[in-house]
Amino acid sequence: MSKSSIPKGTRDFGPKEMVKRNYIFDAIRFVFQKYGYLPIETPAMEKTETLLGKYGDEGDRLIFKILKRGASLEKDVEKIRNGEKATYAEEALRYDLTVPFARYVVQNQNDISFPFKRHQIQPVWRADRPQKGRYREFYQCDVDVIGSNSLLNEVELVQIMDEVFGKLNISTKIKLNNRKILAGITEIIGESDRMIDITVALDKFDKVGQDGVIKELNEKGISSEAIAKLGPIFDFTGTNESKLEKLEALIGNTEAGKKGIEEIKSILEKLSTFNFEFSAVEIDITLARGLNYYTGAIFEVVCNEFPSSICGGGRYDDLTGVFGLKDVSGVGVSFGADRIYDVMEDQNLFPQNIEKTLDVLFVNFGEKEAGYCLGLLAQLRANEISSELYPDSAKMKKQMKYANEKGARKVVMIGETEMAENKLTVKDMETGEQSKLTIEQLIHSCVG
RNA sequence: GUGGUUGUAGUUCAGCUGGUUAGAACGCCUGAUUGUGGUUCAGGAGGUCGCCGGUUCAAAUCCGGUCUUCCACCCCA
Repeated sequence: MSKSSIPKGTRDFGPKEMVKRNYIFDAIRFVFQKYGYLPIETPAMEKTETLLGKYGDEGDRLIFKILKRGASLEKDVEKIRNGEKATYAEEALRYDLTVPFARYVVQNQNDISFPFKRHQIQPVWRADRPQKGRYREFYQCDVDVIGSNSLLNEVELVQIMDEVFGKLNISTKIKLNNRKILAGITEIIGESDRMIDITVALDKFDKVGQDGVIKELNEKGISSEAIAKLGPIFDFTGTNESKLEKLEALIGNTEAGKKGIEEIKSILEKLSTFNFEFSAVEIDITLARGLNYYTGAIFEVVCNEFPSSICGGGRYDDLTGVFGLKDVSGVGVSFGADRIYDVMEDQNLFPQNIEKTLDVLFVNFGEKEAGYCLGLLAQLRANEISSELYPDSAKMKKQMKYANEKGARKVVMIGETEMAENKLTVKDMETGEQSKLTIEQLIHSCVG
């Protein structure tokens, strides 16, 4: 057992994992860029005040805070004993990418032309207890557009979600809801000011069922009359169209509800002109999402047999407001790369040969032979063929084994005979077949 | 933050109610094969039993603490 270790909920990634992780990042980044979203990065840490109060009480608790230089827990404890205020950590690790993005937008508003479409792929940290699909350090891949109220943005985000998961071959369900619908629901049951409590409880419907939700609402002090009026909500099956009809009847006469229904309708209408091969887009009126800053559409992507969502997001009308920039609405979603990785690992969705990153390995037979290989190696690399020469003239068996474990597709052997003939002995590691080729033939066989 | 769970060779695990030199499989190394891997055969190396403390003549085994793993709740990518 090694004595050294890494913090709870964090992981090292070896070459085998990184190849797969990069496969995911590449696919996501490719789609983001194709839709015109530009990359940005922000610091791992933000000022604590930037982060606090944006994610609700629970979120605040989960933010990793960094103690001020010179400050210590002991000193804080001492201060509290003396009746003074504790020294707050001035900095904290970012909890997500959306709030830092809002801060970035406000801070750089003069240099940004709106609407601003950005993507951002960086780690975030949460002081959570690890469990399945849950880490304390994990990557989010965000796409957001800020400075546009158009629902075309929502439509585009759904396309992006479908395209990413299509590329990765993950079959998913994209759940769609709208905070305005939730507002409409709380309005008709007469509990408008309890929206967060109600929606958080409602969000658990999938997991705990109707009784569980009612129990939680009771515990939170929602009146029985109000809960009784929620009845129709628990029976919301059928097609998107029929759900919309039911909603119309239920909350169509509230201002917020009406608006929410219109928005969802408009999004679905535009989406209906596209084919969705991998994802089903489905209205789910119990979808709430915990983050407080959402105001319109909300999204969540789930996939079978995985306990938590692998992507989520929504529209926030005034996130920049708290940083001093009013009336700028944004919408975006975040892909959870680590969960996507877990899903793909569970369901065996990574391509077969993903770990075979080396095309050609040259066996090293000695100084003279190795020197002869260098020129050939350069030619392969000039043709974008990944290749290497074994650095030591070790035993053939050791070199072959190295090639095998590294997943090399071909092994090239050049000894005295080959040098004299000006040919290469090429062994195909998959079939075991061996043939004598010229360098041109080898290049051709690798590229083709 | 609450509740539960795990920790023995590089890895996955076995080790009965505490009792001598702690085992297996796979992996690793060496050789059969001095220009051939993935198959076969023969041999070999490798463990302060997570860490600290306690009970005992005696602890991998019992007890306490601590760290870690995994799982559920809360919440979330």
